[in-house]
Amino acid sequence: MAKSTNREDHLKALYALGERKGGSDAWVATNDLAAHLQVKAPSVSGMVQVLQELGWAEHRPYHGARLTHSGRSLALSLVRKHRLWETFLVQRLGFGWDEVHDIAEQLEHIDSVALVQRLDAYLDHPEVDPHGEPIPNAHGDILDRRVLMPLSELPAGSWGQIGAVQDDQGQVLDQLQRQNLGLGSVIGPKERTILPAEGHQYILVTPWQKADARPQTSTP
Amino acid sequence: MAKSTNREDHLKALYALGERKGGSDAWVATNDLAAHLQVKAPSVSGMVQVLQELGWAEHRPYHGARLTHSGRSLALSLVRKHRLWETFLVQRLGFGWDEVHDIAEQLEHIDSVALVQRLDAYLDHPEVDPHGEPIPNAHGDILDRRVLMPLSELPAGSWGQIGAVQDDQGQVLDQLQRQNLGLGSVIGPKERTILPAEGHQYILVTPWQKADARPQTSTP
DNA sequence: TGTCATTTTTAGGTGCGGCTAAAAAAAGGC
DNA sequence: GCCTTTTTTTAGCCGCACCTAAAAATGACA
Repeated sequence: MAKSTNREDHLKALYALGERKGGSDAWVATNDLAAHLQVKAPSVSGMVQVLQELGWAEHRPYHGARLTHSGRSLALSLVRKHRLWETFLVQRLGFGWDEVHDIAEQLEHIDSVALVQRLDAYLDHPEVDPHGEPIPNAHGDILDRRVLMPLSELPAGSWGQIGAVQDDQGQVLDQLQRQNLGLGSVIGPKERTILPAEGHQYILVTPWQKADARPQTSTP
Repeated sequence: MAKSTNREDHLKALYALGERKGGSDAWVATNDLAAHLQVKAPSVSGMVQVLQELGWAEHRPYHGARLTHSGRSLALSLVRKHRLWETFLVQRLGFGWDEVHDIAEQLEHIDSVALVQRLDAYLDHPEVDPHGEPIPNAHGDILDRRVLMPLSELPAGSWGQIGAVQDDQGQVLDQLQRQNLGLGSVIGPKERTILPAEGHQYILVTPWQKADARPQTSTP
């Protein structure tokens, strides 16, 4: 009755969609989980039942599901592994930031506490992954003091600096790279029109006062 | 009808037992596969059928199974991945040589050609893994000119130098480490009596003339 | 408030990878 | 060379993770 790739995938999806919906007490719809996991709704229904029996999720029929405390903790350890592996792939093996998501998706299921510990130390305990996403520490805490908002919510006409990009949005990563934009790049009205609007919600920026605008390196 | 962890495990077992039995044309008994995979015989019967249908193995009922050319090639790429990962775990992450087998057993199933290529380069194209076993190159060729024989077959009274130790024999690795013996260590009659006889078949040595015997570093 | 569209769950089926029990083939002893 | 023991396969069953089709609950709106 232990881990399994499938259970882990559902946990992670539940966590990710819950966060996107505004935090730990948000209910996530079965359908959204199904869409995210590329699976039909009945499959999710079944797995959510299982997660509930394992004490990892709470399920209110016809309403949605959300993680319990222990479920959240497991999900965070998966996120931690995913982001550590991405960091390894980019920093040590020289992969591009748009190439690592799928590989990390496999690596995150490797089951070895010692491996994660040593990998973390080998990478010098990184705080963010190559996409700017914070890496939870061994206790599952995310220490991220940055204030980030989706580019889509940045007031028109104002500027921002890219702080993170969702790592599972290959297309967006690609578009940024093609424009020579990356973490730390400054986004103004010009850049905003260049980047397809569908991607704006996945680009997280620190809002800037217009006066702050100044030249900035922009190579990813 | 592609890869699967289970199929890959059977391929690797078939390769390993075939080698142990004397090479590519050796037939491997269903029962031996079952014992090696920690599974019952009927499960193996079923999977061997599947491997045959995939063109990866040949099966003569009540006689045994052996790999085809393409099956062997797949098995060698798994061995390659396994040994590269073990090398990474020991050389870069600082694991002990007795700790890495189970982790590599998981890592070897990660599916990414680019990852293997980059890992190989990152490790400077190693030729042997931390247990002295040769690492097949990207074409599946093993270039290993060493002449090794199991310690159990070394004539009594003569000496040898440890060239490799089977990585899945945790107990043997442990015993060697406890005696401060490792790759390159010289084994004489004294060492032989110290090491439990059951393990001798898994320790591969280069036979030495008695005159060759001289002091030698022996830390693993 | 009743009806209708949408979402979600239940019911029932498939393939995979394992199992046990029983049948069939091979191997060994006398 | 037959008979017994061992090995291997076949038969039939179970759990997991998916599916489709049908039923049930929700909620939106006239």
